[in-house]
Amino acid sequence: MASSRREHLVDTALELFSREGYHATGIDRILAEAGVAKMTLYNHFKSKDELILAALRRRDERFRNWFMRAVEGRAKTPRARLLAIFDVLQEWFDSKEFNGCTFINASAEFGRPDDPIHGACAEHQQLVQGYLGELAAAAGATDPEALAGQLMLLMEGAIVMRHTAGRRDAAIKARGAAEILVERALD
Amino acid sequence: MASSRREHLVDTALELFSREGYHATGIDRILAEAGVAKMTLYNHFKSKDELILAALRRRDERFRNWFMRAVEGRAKTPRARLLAIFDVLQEWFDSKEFNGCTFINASAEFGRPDDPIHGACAEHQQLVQGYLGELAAAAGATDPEALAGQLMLLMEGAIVMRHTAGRRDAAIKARGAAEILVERALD
DNA sequence: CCAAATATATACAGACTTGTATGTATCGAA
DNA sequence: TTCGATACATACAAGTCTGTATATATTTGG
Repeated sequence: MASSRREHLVDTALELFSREGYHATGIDRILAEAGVAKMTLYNHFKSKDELILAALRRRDERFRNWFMRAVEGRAKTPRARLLAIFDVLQEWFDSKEFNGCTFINASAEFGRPDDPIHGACAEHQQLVQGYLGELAAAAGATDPEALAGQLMLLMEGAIVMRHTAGRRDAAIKARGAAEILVERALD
Repeated sequence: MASSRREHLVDTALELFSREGYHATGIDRILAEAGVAKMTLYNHFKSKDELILAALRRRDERFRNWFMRAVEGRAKTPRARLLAIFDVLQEWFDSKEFNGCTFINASAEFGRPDDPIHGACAEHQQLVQGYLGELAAAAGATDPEALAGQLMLLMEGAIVMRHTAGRRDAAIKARGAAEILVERALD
């Protein structure tokens, strides 16, 4: 398969970047873990930054896919889905491979707003908030974007409180706040 | 002065770590910027990690001091102070030297929960939330810790939305959500 | 004023970084 | 089965990293 190695390389890189960080993970480590030669990497990507970007794109695609399916599988009405968000988040937090948000972490290491890597992180957040906006609109919110923005604040806040502060119940607490905000927004 | 160089070293390190990141900032860069010899650093700190810890301690002290004073200078009643939090946050976001939260960023690079650096970040969050709890109690909340937890979620969420997603009005939006939560918690 | 503590500059060790160069082997399709 | 693309291993360049060693200079306290 032509691009099978490329895929495997991106997967391995994503895994290591998420666990160990971006600067802390060297190219050689990724290659050893993936069992791929260095020239194969530089044949597919022109630099480490390009590999990071590919890993972030994959993470974005996978995460949003998983997230949307999980939310929609867990609750049927649009309103219930606005709250199910936080049950799904909590499930993520409880999983063994939780290492914080890939994008929050990446934008911490690549802090300049004009860095393409930082831009990819902003784009991801935009897409997630867009999804929340769709849910809010389906639930009949008068100002779907405003509600989505509020829920987004709670989501990101929960991720930080789980990862940085180690609060295991961060998403449950966020759900409590979301219930109040959703109730207020839907009347 | 005995510890004047140490202080200057920590200040310079904090500045560079905040702007450029922790792994991305080399010891030599800090020394050059501070105008200090390498042996002076290793006389005061036994490793780079120790210097990072010292920088985080200084940042925690300075930030909480500034934050509490700013909140209390901006509003007089406990209830108003619970909302003034977000005005102060917005002021921070608008400042030129905003590079995200030092502690969120550090815990992104030092992701293992048992890492002392990660621990220092968790401690900082705990102290900030403690302050919010005091404000909530003074405002007469029936469950001050619960309200503090909710406001903390909005605070951290706002920081992420400002830094990672580039939302310049993140704190203003968070204030809107906080108004609803505070109103609900104080009756 | 002298002695002890502290800071200095320079050099270095040893490991690590990204990216390139080179020659060999493997694999898929014509 | 032969040709071309792709992947391989190895070596290397040129620079970075943290931390140590050494010898000289400066500052500070008694």
